[in-house]
Amino acid sequence: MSKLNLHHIGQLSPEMALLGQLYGAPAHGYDLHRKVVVDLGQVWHLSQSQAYSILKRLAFQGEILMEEITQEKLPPRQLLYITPAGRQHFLEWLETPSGGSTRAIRMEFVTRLYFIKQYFPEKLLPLFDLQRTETFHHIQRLEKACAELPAEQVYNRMSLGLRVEQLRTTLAWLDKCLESVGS
Amino acid sequence: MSKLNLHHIGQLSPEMALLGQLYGAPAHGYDLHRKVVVDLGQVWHLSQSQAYSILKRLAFQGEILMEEITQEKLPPRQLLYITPAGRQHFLEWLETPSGGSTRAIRMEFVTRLYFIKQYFPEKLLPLFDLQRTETFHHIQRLEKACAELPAEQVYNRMSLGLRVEQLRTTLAWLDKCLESVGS
DNA sequence: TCTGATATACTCACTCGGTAAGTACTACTT
DNA sequence: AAGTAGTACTTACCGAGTGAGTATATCAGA
Repeated sequence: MSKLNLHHIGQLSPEMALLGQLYGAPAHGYDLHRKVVVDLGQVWHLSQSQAYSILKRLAFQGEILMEEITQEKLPPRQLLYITPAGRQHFLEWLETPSGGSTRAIRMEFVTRLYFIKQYFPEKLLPLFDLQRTETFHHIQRLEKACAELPAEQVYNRMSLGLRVEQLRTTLAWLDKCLESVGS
Repeated sequence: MSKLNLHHIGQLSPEMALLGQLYGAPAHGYDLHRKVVVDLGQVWHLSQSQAYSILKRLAFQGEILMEEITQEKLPPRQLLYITPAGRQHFLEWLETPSGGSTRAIRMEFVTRLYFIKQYFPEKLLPLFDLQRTETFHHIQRLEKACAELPAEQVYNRMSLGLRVEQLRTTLAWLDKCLESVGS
């Protein structure tokens, strides 16, 4: 049985969308959430409490630092900084291929694109190249799986068939993106 | 903000894939899981324990009945029957449109198709018609959302753009499916 | 005949993401 | 003076999914 199970989808998380914002400048959890909602709201659907819980995890993993700013009579606010470990993690993630599934591309790839355009515009072309070959290979893998399917498995074949078509569409879409983001 | 959040994806559950098998004949949990893995393994990735937990929920909701067959010296086995309530729920679900997202189509729609072909082959055409109009409307909704997006939201536009393309691909795929399943 | 792999059938403990709702204070408005 | 919107963060809870465990049957090969 393939390792691609429903749970894997959940691993697509807006974690890096938050961490990446801190790569630019320190901020409050509140601001990070706002920024992600505005800039990438159609990419990640991120509730406020979810954002805070992710940030807490990042802090626990040592990727961000929470500086507690106590104010008299006001509840303490937290200013968040990215740590060197966080920086490294973010940069590594930026270089990581976004995997084959359409969802991953719509979410992870677009997010990478968003940050690379901001921080490392010279790396735009390599990013697209990588994604193109990745996607292409994934198409081939799925086609192989489809070919190996016993003839009677009509519905499994349909499902795989759709995924292949989707990926082809994605390839074409990638080219359009490159244009619209300007090489 | 749209109600389509990550959690919603989880609501796509192989529940009906299991219940629908019982519509045909009573069986053991074990058999149901086997059948789903073989026939729809590329559609749902269903672990055994997950299957049992879904079945337990269905029993709790009164949609299936568990008849405990105690055997001397052997651990009790459970034969599962669908109840009238379960029958009704399944039939209602069969008529429900599969929603707009590509995932939903690949999973829910294909599953409906699988059962309708088995139990009500005369309803194949209406099923496809419904899905086509559903998908079409969803495309229009997304295009509207895209048009209303402020000009500067490049990445949100990309994301929506891809979803639209995917849905167009899906429309074409639907026609191919109808052919391959035989009208 | 003993052994060990494989299939059948089911259970349990745990993790983790996600949500809804609440808290508490500020700042603008009417 | 009161209402409402914005800022910033916390908490309790739910349910899906995983992985590992239990117990028995069966059958092939040494």
